Amino acid sequence: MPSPKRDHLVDTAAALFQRDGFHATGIDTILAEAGVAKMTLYNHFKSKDELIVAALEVEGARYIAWLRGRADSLAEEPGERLLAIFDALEEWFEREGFNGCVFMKAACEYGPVTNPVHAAAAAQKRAVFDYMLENATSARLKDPRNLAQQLLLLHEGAIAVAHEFGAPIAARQAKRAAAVVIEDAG
Amino acid sequence: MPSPKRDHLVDTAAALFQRDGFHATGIDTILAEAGVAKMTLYNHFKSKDELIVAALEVEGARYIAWLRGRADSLAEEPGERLLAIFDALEEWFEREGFNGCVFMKAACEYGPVTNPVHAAAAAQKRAVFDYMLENATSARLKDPRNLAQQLLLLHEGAIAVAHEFGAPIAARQAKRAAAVVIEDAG
DNA sequence: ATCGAGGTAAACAGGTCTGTTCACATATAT
DNA sequence: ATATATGTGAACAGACCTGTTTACCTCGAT
Repeated sequence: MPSPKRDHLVDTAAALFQRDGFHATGIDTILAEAGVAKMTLYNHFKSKDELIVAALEVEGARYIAWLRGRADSLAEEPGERLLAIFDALEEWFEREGFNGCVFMKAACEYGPVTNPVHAAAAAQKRAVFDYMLENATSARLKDPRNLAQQLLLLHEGAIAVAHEFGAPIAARQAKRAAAVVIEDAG
Repeated sequence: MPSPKRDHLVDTAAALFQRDGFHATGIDTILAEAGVAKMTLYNHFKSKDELIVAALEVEGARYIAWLRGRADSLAEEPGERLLAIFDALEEWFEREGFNGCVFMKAACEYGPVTNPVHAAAAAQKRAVFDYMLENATSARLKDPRNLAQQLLLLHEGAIAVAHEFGAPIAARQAKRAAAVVIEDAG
């Protein structure tokens, strides 16, 4: 059931999970920040985990829309767009308060691949892969599937390193590696 | 102060953190598993966070020793060793019960780069970088620093993707990308 | 033989956590 | 005007968390 309160709750939760992680963010904190009653939460969701999954889904949609939007506006050709992805990443890393990737955090905190939270995080990464595959195919590059998988590795690696070391420059290094890999598939 | 009890405690903690994460692993669980009294913990460490840092340090030493050992035994030439790193990763990912990287989990759960736990995790990643740089330099490859950074991206990306999707094959994809990037620096 | 270091066991304190209960408010659509 | 759905507020239960206190044990070195 859609509802403005529900949406606001999910948005607030997504922001706090992003900033502080999942186990470290209590329900009461989210409710206070959102200005919503506890029973409203438990009317819309069976548990905190369900709220987490919902938050990951909307945040996932937001991220992929942002990534496509940035890359598509930075470059016209699909081959160029594959590279533009890493320019978009750099913009993200440079933003004040960059604190890592909420989907990576979800996969880390909910380790087992069978866990619904982990699965929701993986689904978002798959959407990134799909966007890469789309462009690799349009660009008529060799073995687009393999290329997209390698670019996904660089995407994840850039996020991890940028966060671990507080080093936004990881995006540019990933872009250089991506250029070499794409060239190889040309 | 070294002590067998202390060592056993740290080892047990490292294993449980690795498996279940940090916030999700309570002190009592660790103590029960290790068969050690709570006061022994608090005699050796001021807090849980200090225990976490100690666990990351010993686990970090263990990981880097294992990685060097595997890569050095799989290949003689430094250039080959850079590639062998990814063969070692594949062995790791294929092990039953592979559940992601405890250092990545630490960086994720303790987001702020200034956090001591985060810093301990980053230090371990730097040791991996150092090993890569060492080999890139010995192999007289172009811009070894840059190359090592790109290989670190692939290392992190492979771990992240392998865990997110339960896909050990990420190691082989990373190896292929690494080959291209190394070739480019040849 | 005695002293001190390291370890043990168990209870305790004080928080925080998720999730529930229940009585009440509001607003919209019929 | 009244029924239905949605939200509120506050208290509560019960579990779990980190860290402390206290009394006791054991064993090796002096």
